[in-house]
Amino acid sequence: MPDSVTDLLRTGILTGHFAPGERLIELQLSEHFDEGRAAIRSALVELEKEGLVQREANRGATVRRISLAEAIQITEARAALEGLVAQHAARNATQADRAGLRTTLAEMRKAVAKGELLTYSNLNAALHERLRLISDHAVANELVRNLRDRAASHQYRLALMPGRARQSLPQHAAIVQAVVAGDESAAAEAMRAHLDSVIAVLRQWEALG
Amino acid sequence: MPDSVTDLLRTGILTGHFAPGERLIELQLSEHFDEGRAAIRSALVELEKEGLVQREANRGATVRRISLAEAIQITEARAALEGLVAQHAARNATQADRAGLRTTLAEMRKAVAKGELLTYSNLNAALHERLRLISDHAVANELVRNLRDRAASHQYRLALMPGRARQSLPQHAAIVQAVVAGDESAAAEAMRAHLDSVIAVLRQWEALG
DNA sequence: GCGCGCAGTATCGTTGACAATCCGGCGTAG
DNA sequence: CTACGCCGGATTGTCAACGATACTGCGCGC
Repeated sequence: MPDSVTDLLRTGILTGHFAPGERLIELQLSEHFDEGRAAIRSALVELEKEGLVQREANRGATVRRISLAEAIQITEARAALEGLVAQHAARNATQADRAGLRTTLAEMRKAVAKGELLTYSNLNAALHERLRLISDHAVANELVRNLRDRAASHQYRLALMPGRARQSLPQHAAIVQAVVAGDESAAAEAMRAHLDSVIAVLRQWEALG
Repeated sequence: MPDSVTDLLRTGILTGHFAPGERLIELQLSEHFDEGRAAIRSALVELEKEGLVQREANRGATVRRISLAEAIQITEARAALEGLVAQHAARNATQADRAGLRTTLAEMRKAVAKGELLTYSNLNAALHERLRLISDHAVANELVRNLRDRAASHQYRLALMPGRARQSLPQHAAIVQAVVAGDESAAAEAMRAHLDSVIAVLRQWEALG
């Protein structure tokens, strides 16, 4: 079974329960999660590999701060890999998959029309998740999941940005259309374009300081 | 300092000193490397995250076997990410970088002409490495390094394939040309094409059984 | 007043021992 | 002869204590 301690700590970091820069002290966490120090240690090693935690020899671990510049790099890598995912999704999608994608897209349209940002954000995540499932590309999926986690804090700001949903909806539509049509290169291209627009926003923020 | 034990074990696996499927017993490794069991344990956790080691609860660790199918997925992911690397290299390359790339390419030509396979293979690695350095893309670099390690055993067979060097030389030339010209999309495309040809070979092997 | 060294404390890193778990072999019953 | 259960060895997982290291604040000399 997957290390539950690692998962607990990870979600703790992703939900902001442990803030960026916060020190992660083994003994404290050990009490907090009611687990041995060894388990905590192991979790910290794992999360360091995932890029969520920073560890320095004899100086302990902290929640890693992700700069905007790094978030851009992460999203660039995600764009490349999710392009691959979309490509494979276009290759593998069954009829049922296609129908599912279309209904998800329809729901997204509705959410935008009603101005339900949170619903849209969830559907957004669901769409990407569905594509990853369809793609059946374990290696890319694993990497994307990790990259997504790493940039999660910055993505969060983006989802609540006014007008963002309306802007990204046609991009999602293009992705779904290409996948449904089974056009691999168009699917990859559409996905990359979508994430490039995310990067554009991040760059704007970066310029603003 | 970076965990030397992890590095030692990793190179041990990559060089074949520890064969795929071989059991990695903590106490044995502990003696072998003259390190405490805790250090070994930590290294195993890290290498599991890197995909080089497989660990099952209460059943110990083994050197992970990478199937041909997985090697293909890994190389696909590498193609996507190295495309990004090449793109950034084209963006960032200084005059000195360009000169360096050209001389490396010239040496590769010479090696092919002389039929020096090993030299070619080393130059090949050097070229990719150089591009990664120029790209200055920490996130992609880290991921590529990992993917490269994971598929190392299969890449090895490929380097020694007769006629392979002659086939890949023009691909490398195209990459260098695009990077030197500062053409980002062409560089990405050329790199992807190069790795796609690697994938094609892997698929051939897969078909052969 | 200011830099320097020094002890104190917090925390990590390591070790050794022990408990828990799994695998393989063996005996036994059917 | 086969299936089942049990036992012993091998190995991992956990724990508590100890040693090592780095930061903190304080006193001391200048």
